[in-house]
Amino acid sequence: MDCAVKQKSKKSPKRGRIKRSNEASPDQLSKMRMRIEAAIRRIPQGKVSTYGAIAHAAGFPGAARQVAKILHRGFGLPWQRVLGAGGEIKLRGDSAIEQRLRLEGEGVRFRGRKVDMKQDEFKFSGGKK
DNA sequence: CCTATGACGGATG
DNA sequence: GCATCCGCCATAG
Repeated sequence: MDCAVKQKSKKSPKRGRIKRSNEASPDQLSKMRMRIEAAIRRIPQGKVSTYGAIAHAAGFPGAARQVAKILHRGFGLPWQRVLGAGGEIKLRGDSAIEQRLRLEGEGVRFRGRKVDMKQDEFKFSGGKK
């Protein structure tokens, strides 16, 4: 989904969201990052989760993109346990293979090119606080 | 303030 | 299953 590229042909450039200069202090922004990171770290070994699930569990429904960004940037996070919707890997060639091998090493079962979510999808207890 | 972009998700054909 | 499009949100320029 090269959404970005396709979105170029977006017919409605209207964004019902103005006023972005009123951003809060830096500590407030890092709040989201820490929340998401905490959720990711909650994932036990041998289990996986999706961007949307993590974002929702962190308290940011629809912020799946931010989860991905943080995952790519933040080190020390079990990025390999984070998959896309349906348990599909949304990574590039090398990383995708690396992630798959790593997950398999943790005991995650793969079904074709996707993960067996029915068995290895981790459910956040309580999700939000 | 606007435009472009990204390890996304979901709907539609 | 693949191709397109729309929606959502944050960051960078």
